[in-house]
Amino acid sequence: MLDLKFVRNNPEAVRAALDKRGASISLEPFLALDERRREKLVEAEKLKNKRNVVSEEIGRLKKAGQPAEKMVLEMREVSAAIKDMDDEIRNLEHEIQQTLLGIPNIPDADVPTGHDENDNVEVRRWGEPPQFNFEPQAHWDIGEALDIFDFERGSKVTGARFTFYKGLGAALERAVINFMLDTHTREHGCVEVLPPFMANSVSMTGTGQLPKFAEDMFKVENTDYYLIPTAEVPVTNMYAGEILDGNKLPIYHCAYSACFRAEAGAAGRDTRGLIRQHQFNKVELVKFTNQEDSWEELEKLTFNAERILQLLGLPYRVVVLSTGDLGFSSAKTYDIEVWLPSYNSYKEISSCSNFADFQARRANIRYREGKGKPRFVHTLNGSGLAVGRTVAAILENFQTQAGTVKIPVPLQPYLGGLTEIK
RNA sequence: GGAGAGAUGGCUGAGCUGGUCGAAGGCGCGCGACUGGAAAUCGCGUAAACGGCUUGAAACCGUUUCGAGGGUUCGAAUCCCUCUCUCUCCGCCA
Repeated sequence: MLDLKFVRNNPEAVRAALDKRGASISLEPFLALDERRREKLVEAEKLKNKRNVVSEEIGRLKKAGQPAEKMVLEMREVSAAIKDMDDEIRNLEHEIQQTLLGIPNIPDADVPTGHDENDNVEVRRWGEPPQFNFEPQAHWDIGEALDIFDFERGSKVTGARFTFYKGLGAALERAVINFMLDTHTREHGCVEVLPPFMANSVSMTGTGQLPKFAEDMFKVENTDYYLIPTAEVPVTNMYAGEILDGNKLPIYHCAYSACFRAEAGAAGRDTRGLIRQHQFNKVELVKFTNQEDSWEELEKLTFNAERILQLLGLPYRVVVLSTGDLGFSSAKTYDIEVWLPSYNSYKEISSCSNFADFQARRANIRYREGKGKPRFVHTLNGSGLAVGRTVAAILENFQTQAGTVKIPVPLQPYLGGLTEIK
């Protein structure tokens, strides 16, 4: 959420930012509402002041045993008028709030302007895509041949985009999760969190999934709970409403969770394999920083995620998202894309974003330095990494002509020393 | 699921026979005094949001906030209703 005062005082800057994103939201009605609200507020506050002063006087008179009936009658009317005004103000505030919640974050100045993902800009590459002297298989074919995935039974038991991992497939997924968590806790100073896999609507609003993106989530019937689309939601909202000690920043968390996404609008895309599931595993990195350090921390966060791919020996590239591809809440995002032979291209495996104070304002997460006033923290997060896609990348990049898969050395201890799935 | 207790400022904890209560006391924190320095002690000060004024900020003025929402009243931390959460006991359960 943007700062109301900022929007009020810099409507041109906000409009320009929204234009860059290709999000056409008219600010006129919003500004008019804001104007009206402040007028009403001044009016109501004057009346309240009168009520307070006179009520005090009534108390004094009654104590002294003097009549105050006339004042009481007058105040009765004043109170009724206040009530009406408060109702009106409340309605205006609700409208303003709803509008504000629907406005996306302002992209950072060095985010490239563009329409969509085709305008994203590559910033670096690591590793070389493998050269095969045979026809490489897609991970769904490798996995089924090795009997480590069962897509059909997943569909039978639940539906499309649900999968059973089986045998060494399940063990590999578990090994990758543990390897990622251990790397982030031991090498990157993250405190591990295992969060709830459901979160309420307030939390979903805090991180920006609601109110605009309800259709992307699964809601639990007869409750206010949603299945989390990412651990970002519970972990960021951990500190909602709190004032953190500035000395404790930055806070680094990593968290494993299952993630649930309705994938509305993705029908027909990535229908095979592990790439796009309604339920998938992810290790998430979440940071809380002060307002000065968040840009540097975004770079570090991205390196933390890349580190996993480097240790596993998976080739990847990093792109900075253009304004047209940038997520709603983000000020700047790097996508890390891993090489997938079956796609013959790089495929997103991590998305690292600085939200600046956008989420913090929604979730009311602040910090205080010394005796200073509370300020909103900056929040960042990134996948570190999507586990299913990592497993897919391992299968495809490290497959052999015989249909087996070599296990990257750092994962072997997590699989009891296993070097190859055959 | 049944019965009960509770939710107050950064923390703890009074107030809860309605009217100088934004709220005592303590702790913590900040500044100062004392000291060679420190501890202890003493003094002073310590919430936030919104709005007005202002080029901006500060100061100042006003409003709101004692879990959330609603009600009674001229006036609510205090009375009533609903909800949420926490704790205790019982039952059930991985």
